[in-house]
Amino acid sequence: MEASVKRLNRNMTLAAAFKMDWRGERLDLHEAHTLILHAMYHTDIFQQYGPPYAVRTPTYPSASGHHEPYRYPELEIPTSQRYDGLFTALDTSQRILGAAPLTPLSLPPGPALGFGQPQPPCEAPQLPGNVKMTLENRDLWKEFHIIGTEMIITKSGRRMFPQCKVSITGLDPDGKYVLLADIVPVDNSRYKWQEDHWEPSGRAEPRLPERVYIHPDSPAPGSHWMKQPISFHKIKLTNNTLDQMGHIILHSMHRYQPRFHIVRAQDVFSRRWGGCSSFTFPETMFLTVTAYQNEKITQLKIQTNPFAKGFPRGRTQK
DNA sequence: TCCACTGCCACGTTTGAAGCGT
DNA sequence: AACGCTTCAAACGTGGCAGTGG
Repeated sequence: MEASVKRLNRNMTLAAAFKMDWRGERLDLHEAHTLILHAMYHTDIFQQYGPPYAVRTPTYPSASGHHEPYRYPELEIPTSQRYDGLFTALDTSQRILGAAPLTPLSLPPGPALGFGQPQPPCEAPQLPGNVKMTLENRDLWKEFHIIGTEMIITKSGRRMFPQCKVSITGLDPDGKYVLLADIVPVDNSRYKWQEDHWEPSGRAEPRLPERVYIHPDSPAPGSHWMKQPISFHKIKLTNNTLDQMGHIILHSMHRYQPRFHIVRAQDVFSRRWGGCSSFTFPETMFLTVTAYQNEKITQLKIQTNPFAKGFPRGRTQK
């Protein structure tokens, strides 16, 4: 992969990528997406080709709407009731609600994780402040969040539930946009389940290569993105560090936060980015597991996920 | 011994092709 | 021929559970 990225020319267009015979293998759309995103997020590999792509962790002015860590007053419950015992060891600075934007830059530095490396400011201008993103199935996410969302990760890849589903307003109906999602670690701790709550248990595993999910409709005009909610339900999570399927690779027993990015561009390979905005929703934070630890989460998943209807309540009792 | 992880299983949902009628 | 509806089987997405291995 790295060798391929090095060969990636900055002037490549989507059409060129399809035509290009890469080491004897014709790229399909997914492979091309993976490659370009790899390039965008690994500017160190890519610097020999000049200034990096504009899309990477942008700066987040607090008042511009460029990045919005949404705050929901109704979620501001007393600390003693928060998360029903989840993450009790966290200090107040780690609170989810109203927390600083969840970017690698805002995370604690740690050589093993590759945090704290200086990143040049985003070259692309911000999207207008009236570009807004809302979480569609927010109530469901909140239900899970209050208990402490767990996401199963498997070798072959597991879908997220609840799904990531968002609505967007304020885009230029005729402008073309690319929608991206990625998942970043929240902190540098590993966690373990202690009877009825999660607590930190040592340092996090070394950070894995960040993969980005590009919504398959990308690129599409603003009118397309705004006419109906956008679902990222096809995102799959895996703990297989050698995954070849393009799934998002995560460590088990770690906390993560999904992020969503809107980039104005003619295509995913375009050099000209007309602006970008990133959004996070605190209630979508989750903890990765290979088997559910909190029985309340298991029951809520069975209760709310249509695909889990084959598991009546009695069958899941431990 | 503990516990994170894996592979298989049974079950329900989703999807799409095939068949049929209008 | 085109369209819409129904049926049905295959594919897919689930959590449970027993076994494995560090």
